Amino acid sequence: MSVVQSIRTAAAAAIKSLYNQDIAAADISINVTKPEFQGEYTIVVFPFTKFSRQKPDETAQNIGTWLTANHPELIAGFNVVKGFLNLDIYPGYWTAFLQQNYNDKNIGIQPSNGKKVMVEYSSPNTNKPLHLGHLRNNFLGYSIAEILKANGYDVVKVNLVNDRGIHICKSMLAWQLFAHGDTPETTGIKGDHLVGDYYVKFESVVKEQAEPIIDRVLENDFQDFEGADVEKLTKLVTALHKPEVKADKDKTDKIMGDIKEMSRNKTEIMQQAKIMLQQWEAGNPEVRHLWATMNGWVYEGFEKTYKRLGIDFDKMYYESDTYLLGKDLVNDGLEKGVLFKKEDNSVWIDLTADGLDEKLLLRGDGTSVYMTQDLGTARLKYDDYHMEQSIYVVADEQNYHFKVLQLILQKLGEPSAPGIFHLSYGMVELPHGRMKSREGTVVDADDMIEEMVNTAKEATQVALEKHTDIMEAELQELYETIGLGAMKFFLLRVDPKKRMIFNPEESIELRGFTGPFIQYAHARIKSILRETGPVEGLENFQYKGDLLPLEKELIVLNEQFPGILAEAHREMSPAVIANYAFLLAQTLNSFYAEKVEGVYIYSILREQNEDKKKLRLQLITLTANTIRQCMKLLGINVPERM
RNA sequence: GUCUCGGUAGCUCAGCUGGAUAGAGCAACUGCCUUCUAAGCAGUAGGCCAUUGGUUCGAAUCCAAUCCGGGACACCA
Repeated sequence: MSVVQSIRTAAAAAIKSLYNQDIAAADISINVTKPEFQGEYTIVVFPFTKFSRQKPDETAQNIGTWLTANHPELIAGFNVVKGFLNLDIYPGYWTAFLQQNYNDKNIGIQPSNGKKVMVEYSSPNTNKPLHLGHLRNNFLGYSIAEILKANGYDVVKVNLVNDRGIHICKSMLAWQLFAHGDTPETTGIKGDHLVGDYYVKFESVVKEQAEPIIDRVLENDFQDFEGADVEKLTKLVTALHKPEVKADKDKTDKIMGDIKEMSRNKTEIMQQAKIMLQQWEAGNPEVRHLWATMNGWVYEGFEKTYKRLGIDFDKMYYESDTYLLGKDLVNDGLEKGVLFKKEDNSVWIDLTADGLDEKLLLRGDGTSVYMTQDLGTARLKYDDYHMEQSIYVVADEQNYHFKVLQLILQKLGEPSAPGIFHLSYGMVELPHGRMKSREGTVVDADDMIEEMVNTAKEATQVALEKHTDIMEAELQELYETIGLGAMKFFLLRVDPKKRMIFNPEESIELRGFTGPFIQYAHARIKSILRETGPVEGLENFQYKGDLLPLEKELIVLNEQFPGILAEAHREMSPAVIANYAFLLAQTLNSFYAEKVEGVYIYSILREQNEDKKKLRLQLITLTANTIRQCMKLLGINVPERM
């Protein structure tokens, strides 16, 4: 049981004994004592005055006295400041904790609870390489999976690859038209980038071909369109000339956007892409072959990137296998009367009673939409694993989609419905705004990794002039460890729910609130431990004297780790771990460097008192283990030296 | 228009299940390498916690309204 839990239980007993009042231990408010006061934890006694019928100070005094008298193994002393009861924890509590846990390589890890959870993340499209946004998704998904495992869950990591659809056909078509048979082998270009290059090529051709169409539209010449489109365009162009629209840039942009979109759809190359998609759906062997080949290139590329990032999956799902699923569910829903048909044969669900809209589930021609497919995939996943919870790591622009998805599953009576959880994260933006592929402001994942590793390399080479005991073979690995550590930490340290601004200069920073800062603290400890080597009798040693402030502070922090781990799960936020790890490393660094009158007072190698030395060795070993564990939960390695 | 998320130091973020004088990092300025690794440490400066009202012994935190910003509301995925 954690200290805080013990205090709560004891305090509840105190209140029962003193005031004959039943209070749930969980309802007792406990804070970490502010540094300016004496003590480690503080009970807030204001809420108790209602039934104590005493002044806050008096109540605090009474509870403090009771606790020291009845739980001397926990509470050694106390002081009261206003309504705050500051507690001194019995030092033996800390040293016993230290002795029992310092060498636990699996510190904080909870035993299995037998519950299964699925985490779906990454889920890339196969028409272009991974970018910065994917990195946040990948790191988040991986880290959440690790956090769940550490909390005792049996985790299945899955990747649902969007390997079919119009976007892939665009790359395929452009490749057919312009590549002259180029392959990753002949060009030396990484497969996902090669395919992405042709996607970009496709878009530039569309833009070129759309220009004359747009020009004609703006001159009221609608020869490229027919039927309802002509009416719609007439309205749009008319609106464009209205003075109130001209004055409003947003409205103008929106109308121009619509016109552009309609024109782009009428370009010859876009029409060809649509035909190719139909051929794909019809199973045309030539198209399917090209599709398989180009997807193969992309997977090779992704594989390299995933491997370098240290990210993996237990199961791959492909949309080409799942996109037809869900129709059975829809039919069942119709029979149950949960869904309804409109005159054109399209199938809908009415969610207006839940404050939402009507949602289409099957088109009039019987083909499915995104939602239908997700319904089917939810069933498929559940049939495969029977997990209690299914977490989708998906950006917050899809909040509405997932809300609707869960609601429909619920109405269909699907067993997966209660477990659907959308781990919604904010978009990564650049200082100037959102990344836009059409404006070429997308930050490529591979480029970014390369840059981070190079930055780490330069910094390491400068730092290495001090001590050169690192082998050449170890160096490349070290650069990767530091570079990736910096990048992962940078993207994980912010609360997932919040959108974050990605400042390229700050992201390559290796000082301050960064991954390398924490890695450095770990390396420093390891350096000392290498120096001392194994110490006889450390396992059974429990320190008996008084603890100095930073010794105590470090133990207190380490003891909080299991609670932090639980909180990270509750909040579904690796940022909780990142912030804690930073605080721990920061405290370790203060401990390491604290100097009084020119003397390092927490020195280990120079400590003359053998007991003090052993205490500190236990302490830094524990801290190294906790740091390593935290970083592992974030998917970050820690070096032995740097 | 409706729904939804956010607004804390110059910048990037913690703190939000109500608790003590609101914290980090970066940037600025002072010190500290004869040291177990200076990727570090110690310090100075920087705040009407968007605004207004409410609940409370107590509000950055809860409630309401307003202002500003993001996102969603497709027979796209």
